[in-house]
Amino acid sequence: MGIAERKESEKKKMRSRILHAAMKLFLEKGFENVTIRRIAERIEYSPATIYLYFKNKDDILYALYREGFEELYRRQQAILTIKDPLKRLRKHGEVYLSFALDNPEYYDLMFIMRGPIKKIKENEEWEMALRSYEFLKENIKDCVDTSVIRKAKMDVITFSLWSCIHGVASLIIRDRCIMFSEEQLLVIVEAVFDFILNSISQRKK
Amino acid sequence: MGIAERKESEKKKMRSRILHAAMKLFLEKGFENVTIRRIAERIEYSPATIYLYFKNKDDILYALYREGFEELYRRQQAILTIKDPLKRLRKHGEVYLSFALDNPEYYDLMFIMRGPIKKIKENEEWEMALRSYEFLKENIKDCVDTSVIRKAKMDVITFSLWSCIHGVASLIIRDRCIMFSEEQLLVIVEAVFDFILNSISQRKK
Amino acid sequence: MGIAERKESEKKKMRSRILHAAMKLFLEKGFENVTIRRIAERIEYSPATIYLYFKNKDDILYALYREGFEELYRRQQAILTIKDPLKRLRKHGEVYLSFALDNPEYYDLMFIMRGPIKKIKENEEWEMALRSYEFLKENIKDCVDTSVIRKAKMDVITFSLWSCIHGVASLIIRDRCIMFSEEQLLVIVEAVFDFILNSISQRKK
Amino acid sequence: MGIAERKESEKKKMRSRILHAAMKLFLEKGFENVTIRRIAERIEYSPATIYLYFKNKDDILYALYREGFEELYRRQQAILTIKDPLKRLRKHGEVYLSFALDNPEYYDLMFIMRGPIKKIKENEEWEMALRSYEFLKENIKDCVDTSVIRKAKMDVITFSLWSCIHGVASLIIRDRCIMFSEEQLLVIVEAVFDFILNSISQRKK
DNA sequence: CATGAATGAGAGTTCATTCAT
DNA sequence: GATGAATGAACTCTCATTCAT
Repeated sequence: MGIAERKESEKKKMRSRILHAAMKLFLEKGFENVTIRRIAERIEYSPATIYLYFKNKDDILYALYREGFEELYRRQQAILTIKDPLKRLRKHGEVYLSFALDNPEYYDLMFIMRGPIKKIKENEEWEMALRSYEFLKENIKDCVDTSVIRKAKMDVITFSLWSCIHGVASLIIRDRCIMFSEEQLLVIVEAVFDFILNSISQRKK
Repeated sequence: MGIAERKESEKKKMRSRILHAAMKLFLEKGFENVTIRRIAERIEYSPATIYLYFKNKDDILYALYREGFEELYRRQQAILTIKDPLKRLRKHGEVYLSFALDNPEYYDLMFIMRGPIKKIKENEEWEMALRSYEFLKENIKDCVDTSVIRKAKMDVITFSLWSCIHGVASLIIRDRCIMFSEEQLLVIVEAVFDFILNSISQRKK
Repeated sequence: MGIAERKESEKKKMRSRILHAAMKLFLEKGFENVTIRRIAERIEYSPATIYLYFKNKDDILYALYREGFEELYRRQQAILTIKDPLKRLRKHGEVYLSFALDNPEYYDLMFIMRGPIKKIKENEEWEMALRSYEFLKENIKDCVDTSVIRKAKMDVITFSLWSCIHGVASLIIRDRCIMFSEEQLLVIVEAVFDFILNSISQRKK
Repeated sequence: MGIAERKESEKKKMRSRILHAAMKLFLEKGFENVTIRRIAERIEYSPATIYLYFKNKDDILYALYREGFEELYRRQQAILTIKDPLKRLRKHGEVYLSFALDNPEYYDLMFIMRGPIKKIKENEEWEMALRSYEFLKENIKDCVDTSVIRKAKMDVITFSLWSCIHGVASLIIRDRCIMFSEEQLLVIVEAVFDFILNSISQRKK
């Protein structure tokens, strides 16, 4: 029993080592640099070994994709402690962006990269992405219900805010914010939050 | 001189033929299917010939990148005929999004893809991107100056709006709007425009 | 001793399970899809276990090869009940061809495939093939002795008839009878038997 | 013009060098030893070069397959000078067997190997095999028409004789004639010809 | 007895790029 | 100016086999 357990855990550890190596490669040079050979090199195993833990390359990407959404959702949950809907919404945005900037490779895989999406679409594995989207919508609903933000169709507001913050995240991750220095960027991002939330908010004014 | 000129112009023609072929491949088969050989096949020259007109593959991508920004800027100019700053801003957004959706491959190259950016950063070739950014900022400035939209630092508003619309464009282009059908999407995008502009607008309601 | 015996018999059982699985794979997916891993999967053991019972893959093929000859010989024996030598010879041919077409993979291994033969030649393990050949020769000898078929050197007649029927079998098994439909083929094969036996027969017509 | 011609001929030479190397590999170790890499090694070029002359590995096999049938047909034609139908038939057999034994790799590819047949079947490229078969049938028809051999349906006689000689060829090529030494074999094969032809012949007697 | 883990070797194929002509 | 010929380096993936446990 103890043995079986240890074996199990070692298997998991190895899988996660592979995933970790794959992620680092992503980070360093982007998608096309993630090759089975290079992953193998990184973890100092042979390429064939990888196939003991993953069916193929897509399988690795897909595992990372899932991991990413798990982590995002975990972080999203953290906001539930906040009672005030608008504050909660703001925190939601902060949490989302932190996730993106803390894990740019994951975010890239989840919301930017082309490759993996095809497979996922074929398998119709959308629940994870939808779960996060619905969670955001729920939060926004609370804001609308309590009249703290401007009224509009739920999906319109949700998609607006998601687009806005995804825009920020993806412009940063894909290095398109060349008009700002890194320090400036942080300040501006903060200010963007304020600007958008103030704009849609209806409180006092 | 007549000879030199003709040579020059022929060189240009050939370069543009290559770029055209490359872009068509992009559109038809996506990034990873744009290979030097395939471009050569399209224009009915040998692969080696390509190298007489472009240093390497990145060079081709970079030229397309520039072309993309030329076209975007050209489209942006079209809004100058509109006098009302807010209407002009709205049109600006529409023009930007149309460009993205009409030319998803260009847009991808310009604002999403990783590959080309490296070279561009090395060469510090930012003017084209900046020009478009500044043009947007100018438009927004008119709105702020005439008090039609909420006040804030120029870069904050500019980056906010750019992020928002880039978010919409890139989520669509990279196929992440799985929660909506294609028809729904069009309606929602329109509504997003309204929602955002109404939110930041200060005109008497 | 009882223990030793049981061990022995269990060893045999396992070997035969492996062989059985290997043969089924042969049948289902053809030679190149018989892999150690797949055999192991079938019997629900690990690949490494196979090597406790067989030295290597060739060893498995060789065992199947032997099994094939056992079965062929068993079938050949069945004709001994027939008294009339010519009828017996005809039955012999039918039995041989039935074996080939009922067990194309065995037949392939025994008389067509290249792989296993090398090992067998090295080990000079010919008795099984020879036994069947001699059995046929004996049958033919009866025909010659009783003057029911044309005289010639025993090995000449034997090799002639063997070649002829092996030709039929191997052309069918390796899919070279494209000039006939499957139904036609059955009829023609029957007619070939008649034609050849009538030709070599000397019985008053 | 001279240049274009030379280029053309050099291209052909290279193709034939590749085919030749492939054939030798076949001969030495059988089908599974023919790999692109090994062919490349043999001709002292890089693997990638092979792909300049052949689309893929199947293409090489298919070219060899065609070459084989061309050569066989060429040899078959040589018998047309013989007037006497029975002598011509005998020569036909000799020519067929010589082809098989002079070019065992070709023969193997054409009439024994499994791999290439699939592709050929898909493309329904049977004409070449049929042409040779029909040629034999024509020869046999002459024998039947002139009553020099026993009557039977044309396809039955043709398939009988083809099977018989293919049996001989394939048993030799695939090394199943272990009961005879090499010298014995030659004598016996000759005698098999006599035996079969005498059997089906109706002349005098 | 059984196996999980590992691997070296190798498969077919594609690519951007170079260079002599 | 144009190219045919060539290649090194890389890709994903599979296989038979070994060995410590």
